[in-house]
Amino acid sequence: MRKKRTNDPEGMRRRVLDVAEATFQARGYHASSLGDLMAAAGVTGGALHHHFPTKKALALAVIEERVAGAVHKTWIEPVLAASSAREGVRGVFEAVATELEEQGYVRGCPLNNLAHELSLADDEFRMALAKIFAGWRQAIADKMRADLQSGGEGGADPDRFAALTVAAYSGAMSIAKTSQDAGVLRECLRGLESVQPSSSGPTARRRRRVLPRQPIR
Amino acid sequence: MRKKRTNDPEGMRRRVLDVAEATFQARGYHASSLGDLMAAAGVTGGALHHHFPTKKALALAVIEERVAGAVHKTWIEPVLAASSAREGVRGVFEAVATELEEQGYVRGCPLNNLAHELSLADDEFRMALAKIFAGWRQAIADKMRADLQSGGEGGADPDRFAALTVAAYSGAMSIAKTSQDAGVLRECLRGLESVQPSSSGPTARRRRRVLPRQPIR
DNA sequence: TTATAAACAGACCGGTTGTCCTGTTTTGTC
DNA sequence: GACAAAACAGGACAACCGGTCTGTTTATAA
Repeated sequence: MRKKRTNDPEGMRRRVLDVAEATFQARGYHASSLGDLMAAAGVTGGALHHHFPTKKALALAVIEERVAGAVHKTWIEPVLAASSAREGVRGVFEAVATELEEQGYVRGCPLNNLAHELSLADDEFRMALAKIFAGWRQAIADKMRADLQSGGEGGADPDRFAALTVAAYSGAMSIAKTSQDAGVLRECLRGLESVQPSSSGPTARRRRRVLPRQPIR
Repeated sequence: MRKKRTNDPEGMRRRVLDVAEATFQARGYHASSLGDLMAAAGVTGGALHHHFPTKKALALAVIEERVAGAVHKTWIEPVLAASSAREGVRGVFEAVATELEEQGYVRGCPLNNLAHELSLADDEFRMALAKIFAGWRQAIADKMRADLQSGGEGGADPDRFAALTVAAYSGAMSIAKTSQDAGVLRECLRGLESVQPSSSGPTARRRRRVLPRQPIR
C-alpha cells in the first residue's frame, strides 16, 4: 500500500489561512495554538513552518490577505455600489444585522477583534490593522464626496460621517458580541441616519450642484 | 536580622488587583502570565493563589471591581452630573481625548479590550462584561429621559442615542488605539453632536411620562 | 536520467504556564 | 498561653507552546 502525496503549495497555504482566519476570529490570537491549527487544518508542523516561519508571520498574512479582504467585501464594495454613501451604510448595517440574527450568534468584527488584541503587542501588527481602518474610512468619505458632487444629496461632513460610521459599527459589533445580540446594530443605524447635514461650525457651506445628476449606472 | 511580616489581606488583594488591572489593560488577558503579575506586584504564588484561586477568578474580580468602576467613574458619574446628557457626553469625549493626547499613547477602553478577548472564551466573562455595557447605556438613556422631563431640551430617542454614543465611543477608542491617535474621538463627537431629534420614521411618538421616575434598580 | 530546489513529514527541545501542595507565620478568640 | 483558622512563602510538576532540526518526497529543468 502506497500513499501518494501531491505537492500543492498554494492549496496548502490557503487551507492554513482558512483555518487560521476562523480560529483567530473565534478564539483570538494568543488563545489559538499552532497545534490546534495544525490539527484543524490537517497540516504537519513542517508544512506549516515552510509557509509561515513564525506564528506572527501567519497572523500578519491573515490580517493583510483575509481581514483586509473581508472589510473590502462586506463594506467597501457595497458602499461604492450603492446609490449614495448613506444608503450604502444603511444597507451594510442591515445586511450584517440580518445575517447575525439568522446565524444566531455574534463573533464580532474580524478587524476589531484582532485590532484589540494585537495593536499594543506589536507595531507591525498595529500598522497593518491601522491601514485597513484608514482605507475603510476613506472609502466612505470618498463616496460621500462623490455624492455631493454628482447628486447633491446633502450630508454631514464626509470625513466626520465616515469616522462616526466606522466607529459606530465597530462599537456596535463589540456590544453585540458581548451581549450576543445584534439588535444594537439596528439601534445605532437609526441614530446614524439622523445625523444632519453639518449645521454649525466653520465647515464649508453646502456645495452647489454644478453638474446635472448622473444616472445611476 | 529578622524579617517581619505583616498580614494585610485587603492591601495584598488590592495590590494584586492594581497590577492585574494595569497588565490586562496593557497586554491583554492571555498575554499576561501570573508570573509577570507576581513579579510586578511583589507577591508570592501562595499569596496570589490564596486570594484568587485561578487566573479566571482574578480576571473576573478585575472586571467586576475595577472595569465596572472605571466605566462608572469616567462615564456615568460625569454624565449624571452634567447639565444634560448631550453635554455630559460631549464633556467625556473631550476629557478623554485631551487626556490621551497629553499622555501620548492610547491603550484603549478597558471594557472593550477585555470584552473582545474574553466574551467568546467564557460565558461568565461575557455576562459580567455585558452587564457593564448595559449599565452604561442605561445611565445615558435615563439621563436623557430626565432631561426631557425637566428641562425639555429636545434630543433624539434616548435609547437610540445612548446606544449610538456607547458604540461610537467604543469604536472610536478601537480606532484610536490602532492608529495611536486620539483625533478620531473628536471627529466622532462632532458627528454625534449633529444627531437631530428623531424626525422621520414610523417610530413611536415621544412617550408621555406617566409614572414618576423609577430608581435605577 | 540526473541535479537541484521546493514541498512536506515528524520528532525533538528549551522555556513557560497555570495550578497544586506542603510548610511556616501571623492573627484572632477563648 | 492555647489553639484554630487565616495569611502567606516557595517549591514542584505536568502540560503545553513555539520554534528548530533532520530527513524524505515531489516537482522542475537540463
